[in-house]
Amino acid sequence: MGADVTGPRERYRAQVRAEIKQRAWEQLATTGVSALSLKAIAEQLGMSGPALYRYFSSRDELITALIRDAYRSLADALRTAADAGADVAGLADTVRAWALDDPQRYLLIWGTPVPGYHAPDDTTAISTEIMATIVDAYHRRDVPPTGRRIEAHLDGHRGWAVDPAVPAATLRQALAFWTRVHGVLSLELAGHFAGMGFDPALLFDDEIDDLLGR
Amino acid sequence: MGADVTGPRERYRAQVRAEIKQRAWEQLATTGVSALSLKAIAEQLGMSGPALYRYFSSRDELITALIRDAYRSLADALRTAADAGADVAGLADTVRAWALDDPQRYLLIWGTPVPGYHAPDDTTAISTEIMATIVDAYHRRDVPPTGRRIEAHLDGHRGWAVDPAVPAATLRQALAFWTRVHGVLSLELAGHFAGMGFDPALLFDDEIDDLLGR
DNA sequence: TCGCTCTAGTTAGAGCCTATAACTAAGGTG
DNA sequence: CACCTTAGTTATAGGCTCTAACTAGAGCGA
Repeated sequence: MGADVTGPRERYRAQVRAEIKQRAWEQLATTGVSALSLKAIAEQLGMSGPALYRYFSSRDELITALIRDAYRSLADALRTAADAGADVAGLADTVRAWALDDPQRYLLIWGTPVPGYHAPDDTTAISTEIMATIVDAYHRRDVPPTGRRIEAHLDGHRGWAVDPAVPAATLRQALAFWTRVHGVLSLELAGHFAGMGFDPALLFDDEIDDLLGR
Repeated sequence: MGADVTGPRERYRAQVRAEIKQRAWEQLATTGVSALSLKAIAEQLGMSGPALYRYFSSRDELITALIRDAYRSLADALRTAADAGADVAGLADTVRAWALDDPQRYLLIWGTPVPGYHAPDDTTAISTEIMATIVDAYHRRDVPPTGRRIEAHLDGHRGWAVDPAVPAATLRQALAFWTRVHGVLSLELAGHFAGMGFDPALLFDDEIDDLLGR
């Protein structure tokens, strides 16, 4: 069922769109999103400028597609790791490996946003899925309540938690996981540790250890 | 001494440069750095495009000046707070207030960098000064060693620490301060908590509490 | 197989930007 | 008071995104 009977037109279209995105990722990795040039991509594909607009109606739409794919890729990586039995520390390593694999891809979704840009609903849905994977991993650990102020607050503001049975203490841990992982990774990827001499991997591991009460 | 005997030419020049930066900050706050337009600034000042190049030789040089000023502003804010007796928690609040006061200013220095852009030496010097202020605040708390793996590592890689008498345990705490504060703040400023419903301020405070062993 | 239609590509160009070159005019300086 | 330095000008090159108008060919139904 639903075996979308794509004619050759549709098939070709999808292929060219994929090729455009491929080139876009290559450019992104070296120049960053701000210097992403549709014209340059078109020329690399042997077509001239405006032809690309048949496939993406604007630069923003291409970037949105890239953002969507990046979210999807991270969500899949985490889901795969979790299904393979990864615990919280394993998920942290998964995120780090995913980030180092393509720093600009990480920064594209978690870095500085363009003011005024509003992410489409489906990307925020994937973002929720990512958080759910992390929450699940903590839920399996059975986090005890601590009576911290934020736990009471989160009990009243848990709209983002998919599973209503998850205790607030677990939600707090998931948030801390997210912010700490991002804190180390984003500074590392942005090069702020360069020249300081220490190994960011050790700092990352140390933060994760702390997060797990080790 | 050294009362630079600026003639009227120099004085006027400095004033115009300041006015350009002022307009640049206004633009930055609304459009972000990627959309910063020299031409638009020039027109706001009633001069036409190329005139601005008398004051900043390129867009990059203007942005570099803004980055320098932003680092300076944050370093001063922290120094002032520390001199007024602020402890680690107080410094954290100072950073947060500074960030919320102008989110784009925070993201300009701590957000996604342009690949290939290399910060001039004096800004990294200010960055070191910022870290020194944080390290000092922890040093006053007398952090006990924990025997964690990263402490041994930091003992061998402490080039960035200004004061050689500071123990590695303190350096580790300062790094954790930096990454955790940045982790929460950057996600908050980037709008990733929007729509989740909870109050980022409580999460921030909770992370700081945790950092202080509370 | 034929012919229609749809669409992927083209070039031309508007309008934005950064940046340089050549020139003008006015102010500071000796 | 004359000179010269410099802040500003316009013109222009060259980059970008994106629209408009057109062309040619590939897919589709009869």
